[in-house]
Amino acid sequence: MRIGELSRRTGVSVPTIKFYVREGLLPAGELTSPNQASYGEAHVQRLRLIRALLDVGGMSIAEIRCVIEAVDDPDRPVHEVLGTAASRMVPRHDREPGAGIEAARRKVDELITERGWHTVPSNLASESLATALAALDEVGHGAFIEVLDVYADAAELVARADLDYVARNVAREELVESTVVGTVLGDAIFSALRRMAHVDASDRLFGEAT
Amino acid sequence: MRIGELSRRTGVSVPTIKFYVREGLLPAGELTSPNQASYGEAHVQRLRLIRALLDVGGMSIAEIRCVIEAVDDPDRPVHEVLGTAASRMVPRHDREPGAGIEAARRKVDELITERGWHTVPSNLASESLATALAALDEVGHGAFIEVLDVYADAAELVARADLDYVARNVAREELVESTVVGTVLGDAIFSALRRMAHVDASDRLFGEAT
DNA sequence: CGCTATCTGATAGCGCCACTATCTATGATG
DNA sequence: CATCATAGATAGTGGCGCTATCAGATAGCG
Repeated sequence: MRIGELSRRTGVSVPTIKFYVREGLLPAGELTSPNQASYGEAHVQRLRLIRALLDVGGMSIAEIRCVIEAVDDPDRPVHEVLGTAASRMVPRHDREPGAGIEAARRKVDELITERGWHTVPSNLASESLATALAALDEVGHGAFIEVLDVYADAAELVARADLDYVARNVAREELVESTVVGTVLGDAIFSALRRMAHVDASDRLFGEAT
Repeated sequence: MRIGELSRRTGVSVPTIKFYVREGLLPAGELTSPNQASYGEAHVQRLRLIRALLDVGGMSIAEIRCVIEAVDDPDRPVHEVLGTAASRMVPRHDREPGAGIEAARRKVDELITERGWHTVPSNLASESLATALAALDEVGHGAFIEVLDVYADAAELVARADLDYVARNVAREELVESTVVGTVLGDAIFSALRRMAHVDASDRLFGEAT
């Protein structure tokens, strides 16, 4: 198919498709003549992936490029790539090194030890967690640490379900892409569910009092 | 205290503080003379809140302004404000109305009914959820719906813990701010924990195979 | 064959956002 | 009195995700 049809089928404008090709998110179409290229189902698929990560996942073009490079490289050990993919998509944390970050890091290490989690030092998620805990503390809600265990329980629950799904439904060559999609969209899904559950719970607690 | 000290104590530059005042995120200091104003602890607190929502929560200035207006308005019924605050901070979902969105909405309604969740139609979270589910489907992972129940279980778990924490630790006048902080930073915390749990779980499954 | 719509590839520009720089006039401070 | 900090205002910056425009080539139709 040519670029116009690709555009129509995905809802992405032609200039934007070209932009993605330039940015290395999308492979170029196969040239059939010096100024004609043909695109296939893989391009449709890839474009949908890009839009999902961008619109729903809130990732930047640069982050998506990292992830896509991992997806496209078949010569990476599965486990490493999964770790990388998961680590890639941590939200930006450009905040300065506040005083509380050290205490937060210790708290995180403690949690990891208690739970016996196998984790890699390079995993940015733990740093991310420490940053969030430090921010919480700075804002005057250090006591929130109390419920961290419940959060960790819930995270384990969800992570098991995710892996289970992957093991049952996903072929090996789609592993990385599925992980990425699941990680990013799963965040959005859980986040929405949590808000809905909040409304429900607060309705039950404070509801009748208007 | 004067603006310089406020800047030093929060790590936010003086021009940026002025910018936040212009943008209505931060109340102006109390003028002690035509060109001197004094700031108090409330300003420090507010600045920390802004930076937490911005850096860790990834919210935009405009979203933060909405939330802060709710925080500053004491004449709102608690329950409504909690709902508003929670609804405010849904990630941007400017994607086009793909075909699958209707089916996803139905699935969401089904979930709400099954769970007996008290929710308001205006709650943007359910729309957000539908969008994410539709995106998942488009990307070829419609089967992920299977694990939605586990996600909902986990969300209920976390939401109960959140409300519990709030009921035990938070005074009424801080309710809204705490909700906002908890919602936004809680997302970041859970997200990080989930990634860590993923690494752990995938290590146990695929780990030894390198 | 001519005609128009479409295509490739390239460069330049736009709109938004979160600041940041610079300026003037004024007052604080040692 | 000299120096520094400040208020308030306006303009500018850099990054990001596109978007507009163009030249030149081709497709497909009558």
